[in-house]
Amino acid sequence: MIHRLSTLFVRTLRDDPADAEVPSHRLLVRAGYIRRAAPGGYTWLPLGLRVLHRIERIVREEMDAIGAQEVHFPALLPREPYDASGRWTDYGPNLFRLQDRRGVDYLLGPTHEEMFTLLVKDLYGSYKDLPVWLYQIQTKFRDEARPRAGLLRGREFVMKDSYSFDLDDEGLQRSYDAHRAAYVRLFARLGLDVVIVKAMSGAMGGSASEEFLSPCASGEDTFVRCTACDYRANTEAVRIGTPPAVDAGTTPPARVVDTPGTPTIQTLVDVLNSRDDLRRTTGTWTAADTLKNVLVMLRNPDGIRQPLAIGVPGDREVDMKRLEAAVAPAEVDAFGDADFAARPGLVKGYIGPDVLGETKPLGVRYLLDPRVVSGTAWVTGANEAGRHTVHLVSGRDFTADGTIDVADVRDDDPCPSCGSAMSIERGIEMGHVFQLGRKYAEVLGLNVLDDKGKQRVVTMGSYGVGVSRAVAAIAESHHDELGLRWPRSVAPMDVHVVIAGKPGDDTAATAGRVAAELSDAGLQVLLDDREGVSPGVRFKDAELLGMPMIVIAGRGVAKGVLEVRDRIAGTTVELPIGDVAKHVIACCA
RNA sequence: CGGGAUGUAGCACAGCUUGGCUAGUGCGCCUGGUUUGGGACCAGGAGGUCGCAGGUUCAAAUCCUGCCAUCCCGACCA
Repeated sequence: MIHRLSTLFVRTLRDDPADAEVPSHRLLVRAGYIRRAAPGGYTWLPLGLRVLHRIERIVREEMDAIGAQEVHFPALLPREPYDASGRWTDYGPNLFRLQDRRGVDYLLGPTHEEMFTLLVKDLYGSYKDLPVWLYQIQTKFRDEARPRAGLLRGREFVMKDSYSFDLDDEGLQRSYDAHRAAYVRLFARLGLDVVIVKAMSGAMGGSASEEFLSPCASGEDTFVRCTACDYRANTEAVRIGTPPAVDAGTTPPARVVDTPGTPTIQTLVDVLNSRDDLRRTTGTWTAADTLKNVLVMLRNPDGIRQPLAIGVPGDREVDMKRLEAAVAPAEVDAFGDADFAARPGLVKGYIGPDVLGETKPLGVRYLLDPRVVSGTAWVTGANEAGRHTVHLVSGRDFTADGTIDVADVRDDDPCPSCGSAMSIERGIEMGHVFQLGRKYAEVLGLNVLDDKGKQRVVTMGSYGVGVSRAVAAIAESHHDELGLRWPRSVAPMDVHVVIAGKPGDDTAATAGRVAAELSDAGLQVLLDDREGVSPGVRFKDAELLGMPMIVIAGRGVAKGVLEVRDRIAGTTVELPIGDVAKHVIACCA
């Protein structure tokens, strides 16, 4: 089919929109693929919608290929199922809630576990019905506190979510593996390089969980990648190993020293190094020699708050994302002045292990970073303003209630799997597969009879793909300084034909004939037939719009040739007019 | 929710400090003409609740107060 630029509903912008920061947002708006309609909500213009539809189609094909079946739920959902799962409240402020004219509660679906579970419960009751895999491509709604980066994080977005239902763990594993493999194929077809990382299953419950991340500076997820082995993990899911215990035999006895004015690690290290009586034979004191005890308040889903102390080496911070993930479903609040006031035994800036632990009078749970192994010696607070304890040895002088691995992860930290250096990178979360288990089936009563006639709770898997986000992610990884560069599999048109001659010459007629030839071969052709537009504008627009092939009918027509550019490879060739269609069709095959 | 910035035509911005004639510039759009291989030129036009509300003043885009919205950073986030 031939689509004429003179009538296509699109307007390209010469300037970048001021509110667009990341390349995909900038280019998709400039090239006329999307327009912002609401905070976190975008209108799909014809070109953008074509890309979205092509992505949806590839997702459908890959889901159908593994035997999943498509269904479609309403976006407007009743409250009851979400009450049953607890998510009417647990989902918090991110859930769009609304009421009908009678005051009955509804929500706009942020994800559909409950609805799928109830649908299967409604229709199936026997182990013979399983396994079954269902999916939908739906608009999801989440009241994001801060939508950003155009399509990358919106309040309304298109997602493919599928769910597997199995009788037992072996079945779930097969379902999981099938979806994971389908995702590998699917993202390859979309032209997205993805890294599969270990992920936290988080508040969703369940066990095995992996994310498909598209590496990109604009991404919001941080992950580690081992430079030697194949270990990859979301930073939230990284588990550092526990170093072997150390022999503390030569460490002097612990002693309390006056360190006035040292409420922070840096001031403490400076004072330690300025004191002759504390001089070390092994070099100067560093932040890594100190033990920092960080206090937070945990808020459980039932609303009860309890304090937690975390001991980490002084050169590291507690990573709040990792902490949140580690203590879920409890939430983390700051340890405020009121909390200090309620516990006079805790001296801000000088907290030490002596007063920490569930068995101590204050009853503050105390967990240590795994690096604080038995036998290691530390400088830490003495629980009095202006005083610290040196040579305090873990296991000899203090113990804790356990360990917690929530210190920040850094470039060159050792890989938990092989010990080599890891690098930290960012990525866009494109897909997430995980074994949900029986959480939803249990609370919503999804049981089937097994071959012994006994009721069995079904086990589920949940698998998501960000479809509208994929448009942005592909734009992020496929563009250059001139504009977009769509992979052939998702490009809105196969070829862009530019008329670059003078009015009255035969470039327009030639371009029209070639366009017709391409169209007859089944290609989608964008023909720039605008009048009174200079060649420079046509070239700029062709590059901005980003079709994978550009055919130019210009001054070469007089010599019987057209210019054919491959936008992806960046190459340009001149071909006899009669050979152009054959060449382009071959490239698009 | 905290910090910062910004709201003036479809887009990008100036004007605000120091209040004052009909609110400007570039791009885009319309009409006519000249152009046509890298975002052309000339002439003429259309398009504005200057974010909203209140206040100060003879007079407010400009000063004051409140609110709203957007963007960035953080917090939060299947």
